[in-house]
Amino acid sequence: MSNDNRIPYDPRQVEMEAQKLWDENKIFEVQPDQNKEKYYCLSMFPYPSGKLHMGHVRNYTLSEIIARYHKMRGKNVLHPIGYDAFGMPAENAAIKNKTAPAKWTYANMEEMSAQLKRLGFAYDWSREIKTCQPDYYRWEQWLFVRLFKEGLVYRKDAVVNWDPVDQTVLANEQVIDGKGWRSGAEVIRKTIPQWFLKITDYAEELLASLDNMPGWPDSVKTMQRNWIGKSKGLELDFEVSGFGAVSIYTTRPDTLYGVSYMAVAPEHPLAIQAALNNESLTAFLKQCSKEQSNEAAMATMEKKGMYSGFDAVHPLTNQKVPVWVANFVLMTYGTGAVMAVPGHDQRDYEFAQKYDLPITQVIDAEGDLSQSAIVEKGILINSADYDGLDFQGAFNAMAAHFEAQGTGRVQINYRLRDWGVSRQRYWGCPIPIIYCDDCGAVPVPEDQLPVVLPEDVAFDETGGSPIKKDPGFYQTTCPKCGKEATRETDTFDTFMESSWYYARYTCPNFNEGMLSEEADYWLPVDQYIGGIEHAILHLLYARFFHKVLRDQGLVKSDEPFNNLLTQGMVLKDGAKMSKSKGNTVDPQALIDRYGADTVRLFSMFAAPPEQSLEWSDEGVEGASRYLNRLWNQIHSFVARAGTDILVLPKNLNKEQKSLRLKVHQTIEKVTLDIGERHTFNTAIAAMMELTNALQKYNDTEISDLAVLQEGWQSLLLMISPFAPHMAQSLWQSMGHNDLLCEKTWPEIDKTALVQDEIDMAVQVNGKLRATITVAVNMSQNEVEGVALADANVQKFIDGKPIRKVIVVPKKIVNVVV
RNA sequence: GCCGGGGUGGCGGAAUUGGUAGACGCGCCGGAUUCAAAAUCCGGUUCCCUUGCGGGAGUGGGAGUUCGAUUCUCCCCCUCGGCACCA
Repeated sequence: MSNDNRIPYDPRQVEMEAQKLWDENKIFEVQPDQNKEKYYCLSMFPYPSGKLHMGHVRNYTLSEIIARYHKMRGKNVLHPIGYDAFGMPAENAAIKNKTAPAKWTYANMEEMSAQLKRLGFAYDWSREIKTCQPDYYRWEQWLFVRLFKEGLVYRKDAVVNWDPVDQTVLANEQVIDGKGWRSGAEVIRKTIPQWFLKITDYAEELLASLDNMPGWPDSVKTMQRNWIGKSKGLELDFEVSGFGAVSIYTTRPDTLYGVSYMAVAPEHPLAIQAALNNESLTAFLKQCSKEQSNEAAMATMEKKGMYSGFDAVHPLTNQKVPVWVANFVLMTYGTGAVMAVPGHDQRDYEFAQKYDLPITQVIDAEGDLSQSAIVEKGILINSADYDGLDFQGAFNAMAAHFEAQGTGRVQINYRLRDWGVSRQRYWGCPIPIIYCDDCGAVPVPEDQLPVVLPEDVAFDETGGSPIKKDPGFYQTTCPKCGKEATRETDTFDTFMESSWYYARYTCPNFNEGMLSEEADYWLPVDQYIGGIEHAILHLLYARFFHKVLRDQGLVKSDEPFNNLLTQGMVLKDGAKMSKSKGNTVDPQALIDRYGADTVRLFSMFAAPPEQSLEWSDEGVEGASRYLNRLWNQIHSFVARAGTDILVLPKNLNKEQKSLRLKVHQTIEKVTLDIGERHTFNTAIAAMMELTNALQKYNDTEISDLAVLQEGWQSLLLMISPFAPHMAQSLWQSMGHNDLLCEKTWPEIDKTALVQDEIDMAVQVNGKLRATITVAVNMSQNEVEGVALADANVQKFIDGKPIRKVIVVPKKIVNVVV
């Protein structure tokens, strides 16, 4: 193997040439083709935060490999890209740099597109979407108006974080330890009217469909099921003297005799009425309003409460039950009021102990009430007529009793809440509503859409939305009566844009409607890839939108994403890489130094896609070294073998057979790893092993070269999704003039996989003592004989009686003595 | 707190259906090549004992099922993601 006259590997040159070839041939631009099987491969589109970070590179390389692989399998592959361009960081940058959010966003998109192109990703750029453009978001407004008319949209009061100094609404992320991140002022809960989408109307279908989605990871489906949180319980009215009936919701009516108090949320009407003549309760409610309202804070904060002064009547015993106001009761779940059973609910138990409320046992189950609540279900005790019933029996009997009385009913509840889509921010899609003193909230008529967001704006220090202070934007006339009216100045949650972009990619330039007929050719997405952090919100909203689009007659399928691959986070110093944490790794420096192919290869080799990846710069070197070696090996092979196509000899010798076995075993493994398992790290490892085998092979005659040529060519085909530029260049060096990415995936030759002999492990009492080589067709008895004949095996049997011999064909023999 | 992941050599990871733990790569050690270096090539590399042959231990911790457990069950610890206005 001569290494003289080596052609040096120059990634920059090789990559430029390959990209030029692809561009000239427009090979990644696709149109519907009824004669080909379609394949829609999609990565979650990026927020244009500045430059690409390693999480992006990982995500896009994943979809890239899957897209190129399926193209080589003969499918019509759609692989689009775009930007989730609205969002808060643009406003922060605007305040910091005194530029308009639009300008900053467009500059970022330009920079990131250049980086994506430099990485050689096989996108159909003609379908690029930027969600901040009116020709995209107008259809979102259009859909909202449609849903408004159908009653799927409503307005109600909801809580926001209010910064009393900056006089502005803060995102949860902008509240740090209960204080505004800019002003440092103590943030308070404030209630303002906001728009909601009735996702709860679809709760049942969103839940039920999960049973029919085999292409999604179980973990994500479980998270979504738990998030939707369907439960069956009883809604019961407790009569409160001086107030009226208060409804509670419980999934454990069997514990009703154990109720020793009730608890209502601080925002509950009873709490508000009770506070009218009660100074300390007023102070308590005020204190509660300063507590963070997010669920994690609610769950971990100190449980506090105060007696409201009201008492309810127990619906079965007619005894007085005190009503407490408690900071841990959620106004947004159930009825905002709960019955408390300290004997059988741990949170109620701790609260009762703290405030010295009675704890009684009404369920007979394992546990010690002096230590903790007994939460297991069991037989009812101390429950009068209901004693002796089990959970289901008690549930049914109680339900029948209260339904007959008209004071209770069986109720299916969901933890899922309707989707609040109003944001009091500037850089988002304007909500197409006009407020008229006479006509109320009126949707903007279709022919007046889009409501365009003015882009030339300036921010002041407080971060308040410029359009809220811009009469040119909000002053308008009522579409119904023509009177002076005011435009809605809130914008949509950016999850709105990301809930349907996958569908718009199928017809991004369609001007006559939201989606064209092309949508049903491409949809649903065959493979969706993105961060696990989106397991619930984005993926649930997108599923909801798809069902809404279906019910609007815009798509025919029920679900948007057939297969989901959730990639793990790219971590740096143990935490999610994000601009706000300042722990990002800039892939550009790596591309400049090693080339795109190395960066792509390494990002796939470092870890399996679903696992989080702790980034380290070491190891990139290894990927680069591997590609260099491949480059040198193939050039050296061509120097020896030429570029003519060599014909495999009919009769292979032992070494040739063994090499072909390796080649076809690798094709089998890589095909499985890419196509089925999505374990690209092991696919690369297998290709490296094959490279080692081909490199070590000592060729002495022309037939050797034929076997090697088959091996190298197969390897180039298999590595081309990972390192497409180098693969293209080497493909040409091997004598081909065509585009490698349009070739078909290598075929497995089953005859090459046939083996005569295999290695088996021999254990004595479960410990490895020998390995033996046996003929494939040897019987179990013969294998046992060979195993027992081994000297080291005999040494450990040591004359002891053999109790049992287990032979697992082609794997292992275990001798038990 | 609740829901869902993860924990394997010095490091990233492999072991696909309960069957040889550590593939592949990084790093490190030794050698070849070189005036020298880089690059490249060859060999070694879980830990402990042993010149070697070989032996013992070992997959976060503890228990269990099994001829056999990284893999299954139970308990615990650590860690990451999500928790509805970050995207």
